[in-house]
Amino acid sequence: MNFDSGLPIYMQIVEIIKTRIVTGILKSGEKLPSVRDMATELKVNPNTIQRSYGELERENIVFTQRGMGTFVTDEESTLKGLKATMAREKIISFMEDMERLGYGRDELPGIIEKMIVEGK
Amino acid sequence: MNFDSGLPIYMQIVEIIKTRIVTGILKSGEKLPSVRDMATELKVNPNTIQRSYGELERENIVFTQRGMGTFVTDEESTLKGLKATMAREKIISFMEDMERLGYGRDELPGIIEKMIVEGK
Amino acid sequence: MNFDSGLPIYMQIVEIIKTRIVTGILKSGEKLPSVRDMATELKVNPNTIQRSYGELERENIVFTQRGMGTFVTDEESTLKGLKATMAREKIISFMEDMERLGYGRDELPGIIEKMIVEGK
Amino acid sequence: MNFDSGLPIYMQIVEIIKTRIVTGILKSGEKLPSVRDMATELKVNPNTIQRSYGELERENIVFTQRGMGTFVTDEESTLKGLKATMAREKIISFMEDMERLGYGRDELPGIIEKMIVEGK
DNA sequence: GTGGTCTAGACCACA
DNA sequence: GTGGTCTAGACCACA
Repeated sequence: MNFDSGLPIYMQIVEIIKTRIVTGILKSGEKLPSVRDMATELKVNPNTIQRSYGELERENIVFTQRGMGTFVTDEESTLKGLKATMAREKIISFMEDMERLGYGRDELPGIIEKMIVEGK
Repeated sequence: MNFDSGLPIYMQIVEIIKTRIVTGILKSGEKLPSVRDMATELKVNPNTIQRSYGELERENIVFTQRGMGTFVTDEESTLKGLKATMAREKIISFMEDMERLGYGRDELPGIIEKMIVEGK
Repeated sequence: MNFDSGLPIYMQIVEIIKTRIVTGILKSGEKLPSVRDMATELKVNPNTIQRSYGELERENIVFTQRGMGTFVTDEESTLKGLKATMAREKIISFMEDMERLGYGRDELPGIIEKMIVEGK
Repeated sequence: MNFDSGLPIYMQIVEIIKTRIVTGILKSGEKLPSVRDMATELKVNPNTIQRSYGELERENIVFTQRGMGTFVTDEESTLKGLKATMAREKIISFMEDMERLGYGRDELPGIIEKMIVEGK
C-alpha cells in the first residue's frame, strides 16, 4: 500500500517506462513487453497499459508496428530530448523540495559541491 | 492506486510526519493528531499509526505525555538535525537519480546554476 | 497466577531472553527460537514475541537474517555491556530493597561480608 | 499478565504482607484489612487470604482476636527477626543472581562499595 | 520455515 | 480522550 501520488495510474506507468528507457533497461529500437505481459507484470488492466503505450506513442517515444508490437524509438534526438526533460523535471522537483526545507536555490550548487567533497 | 515503494506503511507515515514538521506544518512543541484521528485521516489501522509514533519517539522527534497526547519535540537541535538529515537524503537520492540519467556528480552544480539563470 | 509486576509482557520476555543470554543458556551467535515457537513456549501471541525480538534488535543484542531467524549478537563488547548493565540494575534494586528494610547503603558491604563468613 | 513465579498464590500474599509490615506500611499492633477487603483488593478468593493469614499466624507475625480481626504482632523481637530474615533472603537471592552473572561472592562487597562511591 | 507488516478489535492506565 | 498493550488472524518477501 502506498499513499496517493495524485498521478493517474496510466501516467505512473508512462513514467516507469520512460525511466526504463532513459536508464538503458529498455534500449533504442528494442521491443517493449506485450500489453498483456506488461499488464501481468504491473498487475493492472491491459486497457491501462494500452493507454500508457498510446501516450508514449503520442510523445514519439515509442512506435507501434501492426502485428509486431511496440518498440522504443531509434531516433537518437528524441531519446536525448527525453533524457534532458526528465533531468529537468528531477532538478525542478529537487529545488522545490529543498526550498521547502529552507534552502534557497542559490545555495544549492554550493551545498552539493560540499557533499561531493565530503562523500569522497 | 500507486505502485509499491517498498517502504512499509508505518515508515511512509513517519516520512509524512517528518516532512510536516520540517516544513513547518507541525511546529515545535505542537500536539500531533491523536492516534485515532491520524488513523482516520490516513485510512489505516490505529496500530499502524501507533507504530509510526513509536518510531518517531525512538528518534526523539516527538515525545508523548500519558493521557495527553504526542507532541513535536521542542529541542531545537533535534529539529535542526532532522532538517539536515532530510536534506542530505534528498541530495543523495537526487545525485543517484541524475547519475542513472548519465550526469556525473561533478556536473551537477554547473547544471543547477545554469537552470537557475534560465529560470529567471 | 502471579501479581502484576507492572512491566508489559513483551518487556518481561525481553528480560527473560537477556537473562538466558547472560547466563549462557543462549550463547553468542546462537539462533533464538522462532517467533512462533517462542510464542508457543511462553503461551503468548506471536506478535508479542515479535515486539520483544524487535526491542532486543534495537538494543543490538540480537540481529535477524531475513528468512533465516533471529540470532544472539556475536559482538563480545555488546554482550559484556549487557552483563554489566544487568548487574548494575540488580545491585541498584538490591540496595533500594535493603534501604526500605532499614539498612543504609554504607552498611551493605559489611553485612554481605559477614554473611559470606557465616555461610562457610 | 506475569510469568509463573512457582510460588503458590497464598505464599505470594504472605510475602506481600510481610513486606508491608517490614517497610512500615502496616505498623506494630495495627489491624490488617478484613479477609473480605483484602480479597477484594488483591482480586483473589477470600479462602486464599484466610490461608495467608493462617500462615502468618503460625509464624507469630500476626494474631487473631475472635470477632475483632487480625493484628500485626506487637512483639518487637518477632518483628526484628522478620526484618532480619527478609534481609537475609534478599541478600542470598542477590548473591545467587550475581553469581549466575559471573560475579563471585567475594567480589560483591567491593563492587557495591564502588557503586556507592560512583553514585554520589 | 522465517521474520515483517497490517487489520480488527479489545482492554488498560492516566488525566 | 489519550496513548499502550495484547490477541487473533492474515498475507507478504526471502531462503
